[in-house]
Amino acid sequence: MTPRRKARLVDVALAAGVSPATVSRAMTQPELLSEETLSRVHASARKLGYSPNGMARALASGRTMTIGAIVPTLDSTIFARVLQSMQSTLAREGFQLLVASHEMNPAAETEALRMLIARGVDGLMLVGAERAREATALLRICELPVVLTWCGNAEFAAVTVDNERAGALAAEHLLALGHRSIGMVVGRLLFNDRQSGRVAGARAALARAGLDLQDQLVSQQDLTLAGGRNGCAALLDLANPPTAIIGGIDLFAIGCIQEAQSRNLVVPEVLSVVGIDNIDMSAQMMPPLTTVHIPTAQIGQMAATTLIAQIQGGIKGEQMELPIELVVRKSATRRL
Amino acid sequence: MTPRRKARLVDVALAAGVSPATVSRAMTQPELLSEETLSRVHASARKLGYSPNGMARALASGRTMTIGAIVPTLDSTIFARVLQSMQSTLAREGFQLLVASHEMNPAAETEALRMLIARGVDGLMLVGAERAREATALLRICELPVVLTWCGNAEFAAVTVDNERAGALAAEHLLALGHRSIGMVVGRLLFNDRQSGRVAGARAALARAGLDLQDQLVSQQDLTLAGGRNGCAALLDLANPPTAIIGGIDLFAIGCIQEAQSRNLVVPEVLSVVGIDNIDMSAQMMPPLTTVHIPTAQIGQMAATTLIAQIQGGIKGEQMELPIELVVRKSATRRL
DNA sequence: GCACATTATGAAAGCGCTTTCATCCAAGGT
DNA sequence: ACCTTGGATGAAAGCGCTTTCATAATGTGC
Repeated sequence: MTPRRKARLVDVALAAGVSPATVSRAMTQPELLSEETLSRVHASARKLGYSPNGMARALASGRTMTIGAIVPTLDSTIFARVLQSMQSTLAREGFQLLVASHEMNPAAETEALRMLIARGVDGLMLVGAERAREATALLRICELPVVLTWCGNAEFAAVTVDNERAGALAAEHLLALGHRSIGMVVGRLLFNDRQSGRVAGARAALARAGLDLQDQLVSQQDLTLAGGRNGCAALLDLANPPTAIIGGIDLFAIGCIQEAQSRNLVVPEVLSVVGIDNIDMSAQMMPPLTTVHIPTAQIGQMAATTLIAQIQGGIKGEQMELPIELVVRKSATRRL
Repeated sequence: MTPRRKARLVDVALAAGVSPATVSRAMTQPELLSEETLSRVHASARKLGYSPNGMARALASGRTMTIGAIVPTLDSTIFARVLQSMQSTLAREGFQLLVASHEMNPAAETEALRMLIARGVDGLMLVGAERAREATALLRICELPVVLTWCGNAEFAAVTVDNERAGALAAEHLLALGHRSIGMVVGRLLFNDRQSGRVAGARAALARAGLDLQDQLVSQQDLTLAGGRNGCAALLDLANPPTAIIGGIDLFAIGCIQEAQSRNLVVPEVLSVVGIDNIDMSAQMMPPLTTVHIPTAQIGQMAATTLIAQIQGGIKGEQMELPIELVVRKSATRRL
């Protein structure tokens, strides 16, 4: 007689001389049992090497202890960090993170969403408020706790940051330094409300100063370092190149600095650069990057906390906006 | 009469006038049904907005279509990228990625492993071959398809890279340039066989040249950019500072360059630096970083492929070593 | 026209757990 | 002594799907 492939709950029950219900309770609500029974069950469980079957548990209870997160891409410091901090916060409460990425494709996001819901996640974290109509419909129908990040809307809980303000902060800093010709290198604006917001904020700030952010001064690029360099190159090659550039993400700003330096243009004297995000690398650059700090890790942590509260407390998730601030370093200076 | 919270398989069956078994087959093995029945089922399913319950499916079939991955940390270009490429490869076959991170803590890894197994993943991806005895025992017992990455061992399938050789390649390059005093900045060696291997390889290469890699020339740091700077600082502050430094990861090498530059030491003339990984940033540095290319994205892709083959083909996973190569750029030069 | 594949479908037994409801018993309250 | 209360446990009904196994219907070769 082979010792069954895997011990099940009934095996433990049999071994301990109690009913399956009791074993189940021992696992999830030990306070309901007498100490004596409890320890007997634990002993048998240990002896049999019992470990509960998550799927059966999920099916019977309707809870998977799993949170689904859909980010634009994993291959980005920003999202990696936010997931990292979510993950560690969730782990503390026994939740696991199921991640998916959509690579800036709304249809892929919708598909991922559908899969996560079918898999029975207990909650969802999404980036941004903008998405396919169908995806929003799914969110409404599934009635799962949801938290949007970076950008939100009134319908769902959200942990956001004022992207307009971030753009404005960057622009205002440059304006204060006397710059009048300011360019931006940003991600593709389609299906990316974070970047759109930052551009809008910068544009508004310029408008307040009586300036116009012309479209040709806004270069849309892939969210890579090379994108930053390309964008910078494009702006510098203009007939009237800007004297300062705002990177929609720090990575772009860093790319701009590198491109400028490779053209022997001194940053910040000849070209001032400001980023938005404040990633690790930014402080270490030569020159160190002036940027707008976005509390990325905190976004992840709060997103996780909010989700847990919604799941366990049954309370409606709230809107929460995290503060951002300009971090002045050395990559932007007074216009010569 | 409320229209049931959520359509189930039996609802579709009823609506289509067929048995539940038929609906089930329509979802998973359509080739078994007549076209007519199939379309009738599909119609009803669409009308009811039916979407199968993943947990029930998993419980009944024993397959979750989910792969678990445990990485040291998500907050690293390297692992983020490997997960990204795994994720997209897996998605093509309908698998999802469940990620966990252990933050360089063997106990945390074991715990994550336990959870993933309990959750019923269909396969596991782990980093490195070194882990808690208990974790290895779990892997053996669960009999799940497993793939190790970066470093492997004979027991499990693996997609590896020759870390010793990577270290050797970096060291040999510097030796060939005439350097005789070479330092290293590496991650904590405990529970990190990738870094250990790279140090061992470099040490062996130096030994072959009749040189000794003294422990004081190997600075262990946290895997951050700041770690790289600190390590560099520590080495440069030595009584006899090295003329060249190998970064155990590119991030360290970049940190070294930044630290050197902030001390007005010209790289590569005064200090040569070589990295290992070849991350995006490396090519964009000033000077561009000479490094050993590790095919990160490919590791992820192969890991996913191997896992899928094990799961679907039932074949035993194989060992596979991906080629690496030195990429000579401008951060290392002949010793003055 | 008959035995025999072959194909399309259904019936029903689970998968391993949770959870409601019922039961039993000891301890109080009157 | 009798009823009530509440704590500890058990019985049993699912959770929603997959998957054998059986059956009916159709076609095939002789």
